[in-house]
Amino acid sequence: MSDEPSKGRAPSIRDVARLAGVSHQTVSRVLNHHPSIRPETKQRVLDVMEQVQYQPNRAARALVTSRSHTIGILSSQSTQYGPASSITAIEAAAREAGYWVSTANIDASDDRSVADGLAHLLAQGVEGLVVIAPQARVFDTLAQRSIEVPYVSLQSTGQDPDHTLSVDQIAGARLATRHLIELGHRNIYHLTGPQDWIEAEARMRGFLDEMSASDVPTTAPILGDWTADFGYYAGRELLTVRDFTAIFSSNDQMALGLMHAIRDAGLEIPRDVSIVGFDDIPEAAHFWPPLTTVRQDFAELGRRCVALLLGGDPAAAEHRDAIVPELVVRASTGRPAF
Amino acid sequence: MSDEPSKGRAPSIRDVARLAGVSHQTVSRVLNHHPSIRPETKQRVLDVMEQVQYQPNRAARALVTSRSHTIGILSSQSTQYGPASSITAIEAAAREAGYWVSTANIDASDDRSVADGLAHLLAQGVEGLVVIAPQARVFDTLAQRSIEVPYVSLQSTGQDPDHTLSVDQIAGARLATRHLIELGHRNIYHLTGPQDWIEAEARMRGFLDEMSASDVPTTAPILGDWTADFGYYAGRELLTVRDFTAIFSSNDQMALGLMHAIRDAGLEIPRDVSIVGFDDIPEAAHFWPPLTTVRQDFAELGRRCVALLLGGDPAAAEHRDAIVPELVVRASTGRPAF
DNA sequence: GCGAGGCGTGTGACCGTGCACATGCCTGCC
DNA sequence: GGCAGGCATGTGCACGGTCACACGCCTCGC
Repeated sequence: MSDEPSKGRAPSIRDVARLAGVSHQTVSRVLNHHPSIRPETKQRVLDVMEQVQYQPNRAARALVTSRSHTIGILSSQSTQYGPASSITAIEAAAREAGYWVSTANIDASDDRSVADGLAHLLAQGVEGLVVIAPQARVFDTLAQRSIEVPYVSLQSTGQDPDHTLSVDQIAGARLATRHLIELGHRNIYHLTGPQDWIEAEARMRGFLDEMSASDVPTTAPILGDWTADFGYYAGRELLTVRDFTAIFSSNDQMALGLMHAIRDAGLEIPRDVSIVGFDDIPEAAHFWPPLTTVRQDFAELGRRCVALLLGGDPAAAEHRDAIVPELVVRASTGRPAF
Repeated sequence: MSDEPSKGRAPSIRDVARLAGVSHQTVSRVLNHHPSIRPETKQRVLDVMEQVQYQPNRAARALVTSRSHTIGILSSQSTQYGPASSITAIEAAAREAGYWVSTANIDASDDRSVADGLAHLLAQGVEGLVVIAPQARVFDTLAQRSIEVPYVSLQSTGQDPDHTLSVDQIAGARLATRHLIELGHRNIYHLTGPQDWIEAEARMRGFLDEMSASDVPTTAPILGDWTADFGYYAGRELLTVRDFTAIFSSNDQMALGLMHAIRDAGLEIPRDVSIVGFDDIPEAAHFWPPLTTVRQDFAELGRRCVALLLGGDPAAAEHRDAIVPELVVRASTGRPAF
């Protein structure tokens, strides 16, 4: 009567095999959808599995196949909308493909933290790595450790194209800049992200490219740090000069801070100053005034990322193209006053 | 001279043992900091490990110890600031404790998605589970599956206190409401989160408690969905009535949308309407006007969460107390005009 | 002087799964 | 009729660790 010894451990394929009256190998074959199994045998095994609530042991499987079925995400700034959206999409796509996702959040300004996070993920035996910490220094660390697993870096246009997937930052920045120029602005400042962010640099390049293509003289970009706080601070500094009619901020948060500072100074947007952001976070439409910005499809980025990592090479080529961002014109931009 | 066979596989403890001239068990002891090892033996083993770049195989260890050293996070809305901050903190604390973190993002409004995500994590053999999807229905699903592993739910005040860790939402909501009442407001609306969010309900209860404690008549709360878009929509609807002088929004995003709608109607904040939010997202200080809101320490929540999950029971008691939120008064609230 | 006990180390089994190979049976072809 | 070949299934080992136990040596106490 004692069908099931159940010595405290979860049932294994051998337990299932015994109860189903087959060998453990047959159970294994059922699990792996081997073609040569008689339907009735298969059904018997499946019934027993259901009955004893059999769960394959991931560790055992990983041990024998040397495959962890895990993707690692090395991410900084994962509280921000962009990275968070991509992570969500990556996780969903990976799960659908039967993969697990393990994350390591790092402080990208600290080499030690980067190395630790990376070591942590590699120690786990991840089969693929997604890096969402597009700082140049992270790449140096990656290069040093001569990564054995395939990896993709998100949002790092221009660096090592084999391992990069990104929204075309340069094109996006040019869209934003052209929009301002077409409105008639000639004195345009650019507020960049942190200096070592590849993404920030690409947006800056796009800005500069478009400015020079249109023969508009440029001023030196201002180095920011992505935060609304910095945008506010930078805005206050800029307003002591006031030799501009528009500012292109390389993300929406800094644009928010900028607008705050501009209003504090008694100026109106866009009458006195036009502002363009970047990212189109969900709140941007409700800023005051609603922000003109560049939309990036972060979720699509995440999905392609997994496809690239797990898929065969043929699919890769198709997914490798940079995603084209889109300008969303709202109320924070207009023609310059005079 | 061929020190190292290196048959394609990574070196195992047996490889290390051979090169160090000891048994594999001695290597294992070095790995596990067993006290009875002669320092010179230990050093020899460590040297070889360094030399061959030995990495313990996690799967093998997990197999024999039946311990995955992994914590699972089941999360919805993980693109939002609050959950994302907690996740980051959880990951950091877990990593420090030698644990890995695996995430599953779910659509909490879809029972199937919840069950899938949960099954995914459990199939991995997680040793602890953090649920950051504080909808009542998620708890039903959890209860149905009779979870074997310890789990903690974030932000779900009042539900099953043994498995809950949260910022005291009721206290926070009372702070916000009292602030408005003390300013002289008597006609106050409350914009809640989605109906089945426990968090939203707690904030609503805090609002109602404080209103009745102060003998202020209340109107029925308006059911929202956390988004700025909804806040805007709700604001427009509310303004057709205009029988209020203040609104307490149960998060910052909806407050942003509200302010957008109010300004669109030609009203001024806080002269015509006072607004209070909840969360204190980093952008709130730069809204127009800067938002009065209730600050929650999400990171602390994440840290305590891991302590509770991994730590022994003694520590648990101390960490179990709800974290007390803090009112941050900025410029979106003032005395009513009337 | 001898037994107890601790220290440092080694031996072999075992965890749950997949793989290589073996086996028996049935079918079909020359 | 004999043999090739495919199907359905079984046997034993390997994966890389840990655990239980054993062993030899040395120290210490009576």
